[in-house]
Amino acid sequence: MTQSFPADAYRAHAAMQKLVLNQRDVRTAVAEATGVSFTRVRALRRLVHGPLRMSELAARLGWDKPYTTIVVDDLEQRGLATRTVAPDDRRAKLVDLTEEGRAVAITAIRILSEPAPGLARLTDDEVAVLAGLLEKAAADEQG
Amino acid sequence: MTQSFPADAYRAHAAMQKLVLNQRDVRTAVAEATGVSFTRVRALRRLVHGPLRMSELAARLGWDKPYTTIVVDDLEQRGLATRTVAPDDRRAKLVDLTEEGRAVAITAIRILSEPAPGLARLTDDEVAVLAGLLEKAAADEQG
DNA sequence: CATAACTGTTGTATCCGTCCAACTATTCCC
DNA sequence: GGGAATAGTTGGACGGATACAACAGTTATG
Repeated sequence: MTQSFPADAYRAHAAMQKLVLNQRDVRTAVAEATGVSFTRVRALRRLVHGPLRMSELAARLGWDKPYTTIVVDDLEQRGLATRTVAPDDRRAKLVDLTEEGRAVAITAIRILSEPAPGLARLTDDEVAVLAGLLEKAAADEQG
Repeated sequence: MTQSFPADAYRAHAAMQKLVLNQRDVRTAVAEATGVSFTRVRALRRLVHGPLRMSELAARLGWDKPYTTIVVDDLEQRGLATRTVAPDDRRAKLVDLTEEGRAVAITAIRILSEPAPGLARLTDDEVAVLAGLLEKAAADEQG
């Protein structure tokens, strides 16, 4: 499993870490900007394309069901999400975002996708090359 | 502060996030491999180049002093660090790594610097270009 | 010397993120 | 219909990461 990388790969990786991690803890930034903890924001982001059942939400986030209940309870209390009984199965609940929840999700997504400031040091052509290479490397990696 | 980036910068940033963040939470990986929580590992890494005073350690890690005391207490109990009175000021304490502490720090550093697997999808030449561009972008960014 | 300034520690409190076991309501299937 | 499977909830527990206030010992300074 330990494949050997050329030294450049280590250099590249270190530089990426600086660029990505150094938005001084993105999680904290998102939490501060939204007033919602990063974990809750993860849930909001998953819901941004439409409602999900509790169990689906749990599965996609890698949480167990009780924890998902806690998180959704909290989102509901904050007015960011709603829970309704699924029309086709009364055991299941559909979790959906409120308008405000959607707004928070979008704010978070915007912050998270903001490029690292250091990229401004490159020319447009360089950025284009960089994007191409990185996308080749990141293909299939789950986001 | 919001500079406008070309679309490629967003693509590049997204790809970097996938590559860097997707080592399935590096923090968890490090914690599992070392048996020490990621926060404690941060302290160990700061000490790898020599002893520091409590206050310096606190400042560099952005912690308050009481919290630093707690962390160093723990490291000491685990046999990873030692605390000695500073020779020039008996109020101050110097925190230093034990052999084992150093070993844990090095393990952590090794894991953290391991390139993302996706980089194996690039040729050596591509990796070289990538490293060059990323280092230009990351220059001055603090690690 | 006396007081102020500094270093670290103790004690207390608070979120947050998670897990597990047990329970209720509902649906599925023989 | 009745037991088995499924969805979600409740309750309890725990570790981790921090913060703040108050205190003790040491040094610096007028």
